[in-house]
Amino acid sequence: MESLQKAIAAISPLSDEGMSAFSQGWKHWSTTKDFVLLKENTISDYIYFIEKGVARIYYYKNGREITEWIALDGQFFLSITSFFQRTPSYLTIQTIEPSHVYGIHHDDLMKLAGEHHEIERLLRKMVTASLILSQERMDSIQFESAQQRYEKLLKTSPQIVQRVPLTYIASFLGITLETLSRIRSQR
Amino acid sequence: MESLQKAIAAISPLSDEGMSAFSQGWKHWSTTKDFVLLKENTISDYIYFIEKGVARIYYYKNGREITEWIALDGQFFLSITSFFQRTPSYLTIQTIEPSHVYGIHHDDLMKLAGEHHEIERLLRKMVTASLILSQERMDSIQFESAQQRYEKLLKTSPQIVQRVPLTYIASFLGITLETLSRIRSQR
DNA sequence: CGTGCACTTGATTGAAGTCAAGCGCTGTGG
DNA sequence: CCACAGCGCTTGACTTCAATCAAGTGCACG
Repeated sequence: MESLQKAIAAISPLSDEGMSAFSQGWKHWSTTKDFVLLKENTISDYIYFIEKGVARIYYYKNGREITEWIALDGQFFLSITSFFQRTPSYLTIQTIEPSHVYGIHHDDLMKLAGEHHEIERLLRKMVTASLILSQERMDSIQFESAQQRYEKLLKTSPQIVQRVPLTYIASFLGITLETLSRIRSQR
Repeated sequence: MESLQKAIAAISPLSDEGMSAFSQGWKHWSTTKDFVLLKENTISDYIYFIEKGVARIYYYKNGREITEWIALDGQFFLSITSFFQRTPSYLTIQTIEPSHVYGIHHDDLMKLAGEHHEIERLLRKMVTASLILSQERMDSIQFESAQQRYEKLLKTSPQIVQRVPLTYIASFLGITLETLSRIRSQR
């Protein structure tokens, strides 16, 4: 809970009152390896925060599993489209290590955002940060080589490379397992 | 002004009071062809709305011009990173037709968002919509062929194809002019 | 009327995907 | 306790899509 509050405060500081109201909205799960938080084809009701552990978000495209996101200790994650548009998600979310996860329900969050201007602002800042990240990632996919993307990952999130199987990392980088393997071997 | 108000209301309805406060924040420009709204290396102070005309957002990458976005009548556009992070923009924004453009200054918008909860909510919804779009675009760049991307553009924004030079369209689609030309010829 | 811009066409290259086979570890059942 | 099934990863041969480089065409307008 404390790490969650810290992560929130880092995005947009809340008053004591706002923080306490907000904190009460979150549920907690202790998950096993390969525990499914969100099943494909269901509406994603939660924004999650991973206190400790690893989660991955993936979907199927042409019969293949695509890992869209990997979240480690201290990160927020969700199925953006499903959560905000309230449509069934094509994504699955699972923890790939035993993990501690918090989640806030869509309706609770929207209620809080409606009642507290500062929570609305927090939410806006969270979405803005996501948007900036999304733009950077698009740029990376469009203009960087597989090699460069892997090296950037090594630099920015070495933990992912240590804790996550290569298959997942490859599709997270937008390349095949074979290509990743070749990149790793040549040096 | 009316089209701007309509576009705003479509995202998130505002009270009369909120709408009137908000409306006052916007400036108006009548631009010529190739008029520069935002210069590279300056901080982007405005969110723009194009009432009539065409704007394009571009930057240089390895000595080449990359068109990142094309906005037509009735759309909002901005340099996301620069506007929200208050850092110099690597982007240039220009109207490529004589256009009518509205813009709201960052500081005015933030002030309004701080004073009016409903404007904060509107802003959050705008950013959310952008985020969803950004995700869709990333998916398209990663998994669709040049052919498919062009056909999708033809279907979703036939106006762009009619009003914008192919050079810009090509880099907007993430392909070269030559590839686009070949796609168009074979059929 | 010719200079340049917008676009086309051709030849070649290259990065990464696909398909296929193989290796080595681990854990489970006979 | 060994054997082998399967997972996670590597390696090889081949293909493909689109990029690059290089000319060329046609039209617009100054």
